[in-house]
Amino acid sequence: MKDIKHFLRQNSLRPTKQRVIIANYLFDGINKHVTAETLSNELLKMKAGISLATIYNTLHDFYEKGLLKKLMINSERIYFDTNTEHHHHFYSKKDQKLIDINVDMKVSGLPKPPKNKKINKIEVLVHLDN
Amino acid sequence: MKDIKHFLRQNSLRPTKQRVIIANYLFDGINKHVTAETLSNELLKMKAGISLATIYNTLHDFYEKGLLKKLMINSERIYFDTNTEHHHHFYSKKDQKLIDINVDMKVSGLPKPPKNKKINKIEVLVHLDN
DNA sequence: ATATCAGTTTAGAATGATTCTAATGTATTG
DNA sequence: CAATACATTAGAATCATTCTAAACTGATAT
Ligand SMILES: [Mn+2]
Ligand SMILES: [Mn+2]
Ligand SMILES: [Zn+2]
Ligand SMILES: [Zn+2]
Repeated sequence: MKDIKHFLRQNSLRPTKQRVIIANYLFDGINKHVTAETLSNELLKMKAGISLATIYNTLHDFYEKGLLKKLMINSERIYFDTNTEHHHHFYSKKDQKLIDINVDMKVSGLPKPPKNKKINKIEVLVHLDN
Repeated sequence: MKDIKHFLRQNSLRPTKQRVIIANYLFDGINKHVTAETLSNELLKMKAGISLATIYNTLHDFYEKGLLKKLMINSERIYFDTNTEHHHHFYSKKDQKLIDINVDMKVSGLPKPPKNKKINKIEVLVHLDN
C-alpha cells in the first residue's frame, strides 16, 4: 500500500496516526488473521503504543468499511481477516492458527434451506489435528 | 431414553437428581442445540431450579463422556449438540438457531493440508440470510 | 440401616475478552 | 489560527464462563 492516508480517506476514515500504523501493518500485501491481542502484540514489537480500546475501535471501523472480514471460529476470541474475498480455512486449534484456502472448493449434496430462508454463504472449516 | 440412571452409570456419571433431569431433557430422542442459557431457561420452565454452575458442569461432563458435541460457531456463546454424529449445519444468525444437515455432503477441490498436519474433520456451515 | 468418603452442587467471586464512558487530544475546514 | 467533529484512551462495566470452597448426596462397606 503506497498511500495509506489516501486509502483511509477513500474509505471515509480519518488517517489518524494510529489508524495509519495499523493499516500499514494489516494491508502490507500479506494476508493476515489477527485478534485484538495478536495485533496488540505486533504493535508493541514495533514500539507503537496503541491502546487496546483503539485497537478494538480500529478493527471494528475497518470491518464496517469492508476492509476486514470477521471470523467466528473460536468462542474465546474474534479473528479479523485481511482477505475479504470469499474463501475457506484450515484451522489448527493447537496452534490457534488459520490458513487460507483460496482454491475453488465445491460442496455437493447440499439440501434445500428451510422455508423462507435463503443461503447467504457457505463456509468450510477444515480442522487440523496437529 | 427409558433408564436414564442406567445410561448415566454406563457413562461413568453418577445419576444425581440434576443430571437425571438434564439428561432426560437433552436425550429425549429429539436432537437439540443448546447453550447454557437456553438450557437454563428450559429447566426453569419445568420448574427445575438447577444452578448455572451445575448446568455448565453438566454440559462439560456430558461433553467429556462424548454425549455431546461442542460447536464453536458464534464468538459470544458455546453451543452443545446432542447429535454426536459427524454432520453439518444451517445457521441463522438472526434467529441464533442451528439446523442439522444430516445428508451426505461432499467437499471437492480441497488442497493438501500444510506439512506435518493431518485433517481431523471438515465442517460446513451454511449461513442463512433471514 | 449407618457411617464414610468420593464425587457433586452451589453461591458467589474471579477471569478474560470485549464494550462503554467520559475526558482529553487531533484532523479538517474555513 | 479558531471551531468543531471525530478519535484516542484509561479505566470501569459487561457478560459468558470458570473457579473456589463449603455444604450436600450417591455409592459402598460395615
Ligand atoms: Mn482478541
Ligand atoms: Mn451459553
Ligand atoms: Zn482467511
Ligand atoms: Zn447439530
